[in-house]
Amino acid sequence: MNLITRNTDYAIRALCYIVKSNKNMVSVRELVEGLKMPGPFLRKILQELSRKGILRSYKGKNGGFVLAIRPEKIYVGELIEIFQGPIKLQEHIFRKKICPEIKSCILKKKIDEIEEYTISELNSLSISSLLKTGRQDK
Amino acid sequence: MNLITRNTDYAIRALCYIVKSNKNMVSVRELVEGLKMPGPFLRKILQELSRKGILRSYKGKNGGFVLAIRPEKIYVGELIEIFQGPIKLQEHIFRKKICPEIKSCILKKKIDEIEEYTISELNSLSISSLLKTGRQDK
DNA sequence: TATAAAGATACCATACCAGTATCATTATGT
DNA sequence: ACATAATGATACTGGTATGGTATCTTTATA
Ligand code: FES
Ligand code: FES
Repeated sequence: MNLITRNTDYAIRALCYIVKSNKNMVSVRELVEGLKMPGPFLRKILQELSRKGILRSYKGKNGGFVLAIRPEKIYVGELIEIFQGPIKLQEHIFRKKICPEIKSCILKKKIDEIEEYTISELNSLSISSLLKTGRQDK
Repeated sequence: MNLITRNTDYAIRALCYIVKSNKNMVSVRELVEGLKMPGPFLRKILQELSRKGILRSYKGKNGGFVLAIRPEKIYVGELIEIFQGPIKLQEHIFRKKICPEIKSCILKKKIDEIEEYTISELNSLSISSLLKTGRQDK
């Protein structure tokens, strides 16, 4: 099980890199070299962050990406939502069909409780706090 | 995302049914009728519970399954482990490859924290407590 | 005006999930 | 004895999501 998928993970790491770089423009090329990620995939990810207003992009030679909002205002929960949709520990969907017993499901209460805790933790975890407390050194 | 997959879910519901039935033997046939689950799939699930010592099975005519241990001693966390392996919110595995940066991953601390809470909640949630507090009525 | 960047989209391989399908074994009722 | 009704074991399968590629277009700069 992966609460965080690869694209979200790459997004987080790329954002951290951009913050730490202290440059006013970072290109995909530079990120690929610094973070060893597959270029085209990372590009798709950054484009999405651009569409969602997390990054601001500049086309053309010497172009690249810049943070559009401050890192204290970018939350991991938000990034997960962008790439994976609303955070849910249990979708109650199997094979495209929703559980018919969801109204009487005896598991739902406890799962909802865990889910609520999880969401609140992720929604209060910002990129800047990751950089402060994290083991970002190699 | 599904913290609980369909086989685990069916297993839990079947166990609850067996407890509530108060019979000393329940067959797959009866469970299928009572719970509207696909027969062969449920059979595979109950066989696994048998192998793992949760149920005791009896072959032959009038055969079926009986609880092998008391419902207070059967925990949801344990059932998840049986059908899905060790509970993890983040496997750090994508495409069969483990994250190379796991040693320096800035996300790991927080995820581990959420994971620990989740596991402890699931490991203390028994079948009997589900039956007591749950909305098991239709 | 060549170049180097991002934007947009279509495509693809693999793994996993939720099952089926079969055949073998074992106990029971008549 | 033997048909029947149950579980045991295991192989197979279709659909979907994930983690990517591959291409082509657009835009800015030196
Ligand atoms: S797990 Fe979906 S209704 Fe219980
Ligand atoms: S998510 Fe796996 S190492 Fe960070």
